[in-house]
Amino acid sequence: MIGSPSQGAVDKPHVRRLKRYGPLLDEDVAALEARLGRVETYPAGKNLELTGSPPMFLLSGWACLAHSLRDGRRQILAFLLPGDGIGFDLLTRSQRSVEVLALTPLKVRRAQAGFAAGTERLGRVFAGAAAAQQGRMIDQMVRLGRQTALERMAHLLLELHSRLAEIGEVRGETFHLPLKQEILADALGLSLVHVNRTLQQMKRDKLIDMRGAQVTLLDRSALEAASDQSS
Amino acid sequence: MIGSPSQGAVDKPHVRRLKRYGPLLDEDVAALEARLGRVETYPAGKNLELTGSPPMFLLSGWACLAHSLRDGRRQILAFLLPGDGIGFDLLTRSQRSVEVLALTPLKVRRAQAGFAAGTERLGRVFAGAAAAQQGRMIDQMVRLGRQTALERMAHLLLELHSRLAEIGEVRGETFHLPLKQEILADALGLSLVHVNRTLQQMKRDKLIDMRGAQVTLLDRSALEAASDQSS
DNA sequence: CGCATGGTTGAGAGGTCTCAAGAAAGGTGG
DNA sequence: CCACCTTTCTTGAGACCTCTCAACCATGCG
Repeated sequence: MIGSPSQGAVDKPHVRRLKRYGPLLDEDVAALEARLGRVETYPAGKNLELTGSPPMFLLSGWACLAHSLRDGRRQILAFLLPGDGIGFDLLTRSQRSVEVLALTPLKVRRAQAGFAAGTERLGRVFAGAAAAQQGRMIDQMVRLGRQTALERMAHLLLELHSRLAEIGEVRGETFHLPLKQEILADALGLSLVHVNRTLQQMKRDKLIDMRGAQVTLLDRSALEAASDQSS
Repeated sequence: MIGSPSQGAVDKPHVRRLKRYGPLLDEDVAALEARLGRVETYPAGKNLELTGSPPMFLLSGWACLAHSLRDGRRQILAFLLPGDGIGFDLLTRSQRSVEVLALTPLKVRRAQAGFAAGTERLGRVFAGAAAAQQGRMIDQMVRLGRQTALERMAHLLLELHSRLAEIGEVRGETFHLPLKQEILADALGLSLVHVNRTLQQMKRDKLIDMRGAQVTLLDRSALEAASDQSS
């Protein structure tokens, strides 16, 4: 439908995502592509190495950043979706013991060692992407610190829907959520059991529908009211 | 004692803090100073404007970044201590409704409009400071999502002691904590009442001592064991 | 002295957790 | 195509951590 002669019918997910944060000309896209290596794949459950390795773009699949405590408790800090950069900003390459975990099979493209943005427009767009990532971390802190289980879940589902919509991975209010309840629990600071009960309740209350990994937001206004956040 | 001929006996707090993240020559310090305006002061409780205004250094006093929900719940995202930059990184100037709140009377120095790091060494040091800030945000997420009240408090007190030690504001294990329990509550995702009880218990257990706003870490190894975080 | 602010304490409610057991779903080999 | 095993989800019951409400105490200040 929307003709985009130079890049084929649809941009690749990382390009599509980056364009949310500012205009990119074909030359910018070309400069970026030239700096990226070939596609690598990882299986679900794989722990990606970040320290010392160049940054990369996530082409397909879901990953997360997580920090584990000695006794096994784990906190997921952020979800990484197709199109997201990994290791470009300070967050994802901080020296701390932050793991990058593949939640589904992944396709990534590593950048060259010594990667730099290249063009000025690319730099601005990268900064925008990093700022967006930071904003999501703020949302996460508010969820964890000041919201109830139902509010946290509602807010996270809305965030994921919105991010997936940016890369064309929603159908209306429906999207694929490839996360075990254990993962949701570690992201939301809840127990697995309580995540389950919270989802049950949201289904009973007709806020959402879940068939397998397909989630549908049935009552967006109620979800938004629940998730508050005033942002 | 330690002679530092070019800058007087002791560096200003922001210089001292920045030097934690890499070497700075006198010319770097001079370049930085040249870009900073004169000292401004704000009273405790004042809500500082960030949007659209240039970044600044906090010379003295404590501030915090916070996000409020519509119903009045508030989450404090980070504490800002003397020597910290405000608005240099993406975090502190994100477009979101993040407030900067003076917790004590403040002295700050604004940077010029269009501020840039200036020298390469300064740029590296600024990046290091931003990374440190991000690391603290990760700690905060882990606290909020996966730690108990006592663990959160222990971890925060250790963080504050360590940061204050960097700028010479500790005497051994003792430091000045100018925070109301209400503020601690909003930082730790707890109720004011529970913060009080948690502090009482830590005093009973001889983990800490508090006389007024003076806090002493009595049992560092127990505090570290409690705060876990394995980082 | 009286008020305002911040800290302390008690009691009961409620949200979330842990433990435990089953049910459902998905993959694999025969 | 089925039996079986593993993984994931679901549900119940009781414990526990933290919350809310409410009162009271301590301190500082005009």
